Amino acid sequence: MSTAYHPETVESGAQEYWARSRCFEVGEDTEKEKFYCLTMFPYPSGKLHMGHVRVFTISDVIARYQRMQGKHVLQPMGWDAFGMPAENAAIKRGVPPAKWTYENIADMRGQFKRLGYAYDWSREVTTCRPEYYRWEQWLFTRMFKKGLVYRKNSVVNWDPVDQTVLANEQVIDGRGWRSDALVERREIPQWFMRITAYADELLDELDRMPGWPDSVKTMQRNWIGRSQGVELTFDVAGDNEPLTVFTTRPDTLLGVTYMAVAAEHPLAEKAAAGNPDVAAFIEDCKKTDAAEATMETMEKKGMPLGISAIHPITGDEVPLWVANFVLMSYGTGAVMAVPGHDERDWEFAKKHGVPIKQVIAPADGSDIDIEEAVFTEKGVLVNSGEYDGLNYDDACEAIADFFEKSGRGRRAINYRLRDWGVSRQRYWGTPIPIIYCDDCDAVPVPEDQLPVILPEDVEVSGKGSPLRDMPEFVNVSCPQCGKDARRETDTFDTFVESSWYFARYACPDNDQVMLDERAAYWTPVDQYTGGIEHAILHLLYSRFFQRVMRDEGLTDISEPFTNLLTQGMVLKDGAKMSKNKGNTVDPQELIEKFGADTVRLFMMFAAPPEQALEWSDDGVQGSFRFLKRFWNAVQSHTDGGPAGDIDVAVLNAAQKDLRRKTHQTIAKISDDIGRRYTFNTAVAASMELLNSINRFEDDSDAGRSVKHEALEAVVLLLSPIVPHISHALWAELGHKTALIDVPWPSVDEAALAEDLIEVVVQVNGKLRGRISVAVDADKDTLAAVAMADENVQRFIDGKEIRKTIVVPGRLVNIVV
RNA sequence: GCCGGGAUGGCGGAACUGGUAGACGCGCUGGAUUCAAAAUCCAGUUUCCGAAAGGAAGUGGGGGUUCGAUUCCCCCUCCCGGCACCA
Repeated sequence: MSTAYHPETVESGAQEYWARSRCFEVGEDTEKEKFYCLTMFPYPSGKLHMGHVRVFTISDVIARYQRMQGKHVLQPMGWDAFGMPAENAAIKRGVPPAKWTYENIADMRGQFKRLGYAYDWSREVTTCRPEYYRWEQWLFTRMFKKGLVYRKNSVVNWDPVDQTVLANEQVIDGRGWRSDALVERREIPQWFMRITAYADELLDELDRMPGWPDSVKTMQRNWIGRSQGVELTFDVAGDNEPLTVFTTRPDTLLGVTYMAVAAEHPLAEKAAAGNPDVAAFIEDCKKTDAAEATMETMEKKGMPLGISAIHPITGDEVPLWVANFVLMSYGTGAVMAVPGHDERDWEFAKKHGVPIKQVIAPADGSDIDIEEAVFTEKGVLVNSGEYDGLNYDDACEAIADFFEKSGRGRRAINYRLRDWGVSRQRYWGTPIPIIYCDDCDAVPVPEDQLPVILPEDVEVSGKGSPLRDMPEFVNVSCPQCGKDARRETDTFDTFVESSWYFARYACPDNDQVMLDERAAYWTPVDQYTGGIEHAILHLLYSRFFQRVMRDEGLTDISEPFTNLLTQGMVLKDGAKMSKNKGNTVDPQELIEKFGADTVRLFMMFAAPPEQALEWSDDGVQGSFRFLKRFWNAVQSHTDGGPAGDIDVAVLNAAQKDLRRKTHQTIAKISDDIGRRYTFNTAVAASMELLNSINRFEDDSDAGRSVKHEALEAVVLLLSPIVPHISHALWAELGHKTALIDVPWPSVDEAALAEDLIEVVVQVNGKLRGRISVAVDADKDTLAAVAMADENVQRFIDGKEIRKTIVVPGRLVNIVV
């Protein structure tokens, strides 16, 4: 008796079964091969968006597929619960961030369950809970003792009206988003983690990470930006402090015609004291936000300081400039400028009338005019005194030797990577476990006083952190000397929480240690899936933290994520879906209308995971239609009663064709899901198979048995993507064992065998015919049959055949 | 600006290792069913020429390598992501 497809009934039935059998709650089974499948955990914004649905479905498909391969699969879920949106909501609606966050988590957990993800909810981690963040506070104090954290001044965006520090995204066209005031760069003391201490290891290990996309590895390599060069010092006329610069082009040293320092550089500040124009210029430089993209794209401005450096080789005076494009936080905050052989220096020199000197000539001896165009290639030294005639390598060596012998410089390795600033002047984050004492300076909070608990019952105004106004939080006694002291009110960057949560899923309930032996069982993550937007920061910080935890003796693992899948954005109208742009699509409405399986299916079908997915409301309907066809096909088949076993000896041609299609599809989808992660083509292949099934009209016993096998294959092959309908249809096909415990189907090689295949015939590379030949036809036979084709004859008739290319099983190309 | 990625019918995409461009789906067109509509089913659907057979062009633009290029190389355009305080 056929029933119509009702997704709510089917899906709640499957979900109740999974919950009742607790099939996704896993312990540590050393007998089985483990598979740790993880998705970047979400920020609990309150509502699931399409980007979430996409990434969580991708991961769930992989987890369910691996389970069917017999692996012991862990797939946990948790909440990246600290962050700015909670504070913004608090400012807007007066709800404390904690309350807002916990309510959002409850809502989103419900949505996740409705989507049928195979999560072990017993391991849920919430980063704003003290039982979680106490361990990163603890690790920070350990890092403090090792010198892996330190405090220094660094630049923030200062809103002079709201008297508060702004995030880069809160600065719009150089103005504060709420006050509209011009934002200023301001230096304040902040805590840093010494990620640069691991720069070489983080860089070198990338060469041994075959499971990561090349694009991400390249981005990380470029981000770390290791470069070999020379660090050299210039004396400054009338100043005792020499100026140190780093260059990767010491061969161009004789071409230095000016030098530039950052606005925050001590020399600039010194010059400003006696020169109001310079002072005004520096003030002007500070009226910009602190983002690097802004620095790089803004107009390059500079002003001479009226101070000269002494060229270390020629002894000439070289004018010093202050420039808005030199970053204090990068390198030494000073650069030597070689306008003849550096693009940016050339443009700056042209604009400001600084002389341009050619010191490199093209290696092939050709002439260039350095006033007309910059020459940045490596070549032969000219106008460089005793170094004239040397090539790049020899010149670098000679000049580096000169500096090292004279003690004025050294060969050095420079990194673009900077230490990680983790201080945030915000309330809703992990309190940095430091106490400031007038006598003992900054003292880490002792282990027995952890965690430093963030008070949750607060009012947020948007003007500075409420923690500063809480004497019961701030006033403490110094752990070292006992005198009155003040607690740090800054909190951690939320990237700190997301840098180790993947390990904590293994042992979220341990209140004695950060990680235990269960982490040793589950880590590293076998498959990590998340947005490409995290290619650098989150993934690099996590790799860094994993090493810090390793060196603390918490784990033996160095790399946290063995295989990485970076999924593209979900776009609408060509832009990232976001509340700001008002171009969101609510998954909840679609789930209510069509069910979770339709939404999951459409997400997997619309594009391959790595590509950006342009959302379109059309097409969801098509996925729903397909599931209805799928449902009806199984129902009408089972209406005919049970089907017998297949007897391969009695199958006719059409029955063999369907069997071949079934097993070809099993092979293709196994490859698509297991190796290629191209779920879109897996869905397409299963649609093709169902189309073949629906065209196959054969009610004989043999026909029904072949059809039964084909339908079972579709159910199993689609089950990672649409697990609910598959659960129901598997039972409908007469099985007592629940689908979740059934292994992935295997290919019957014998069913794939074919007698005749089609081969394409080209003449001069253009398609002119198709021939049907035996599978094992040799090259000569193929060529002969191809020549005999009627249409091919028209194109080769009367012409000389110069060459015949035969690709067995594929094509014949006749060149005339 | 720098780093990474992308561009294929009306739309989303397929073509995996240089070998049939457009699988699969959406949309659209025509037909069946219906009192009618929805739903469903069948057929067609890159463009141009042609009644058809067939032919020509065609994978963002320009050039190159090759018997053969969506695929490899060079140059360019536009779009997306990241740029260290959005997560």
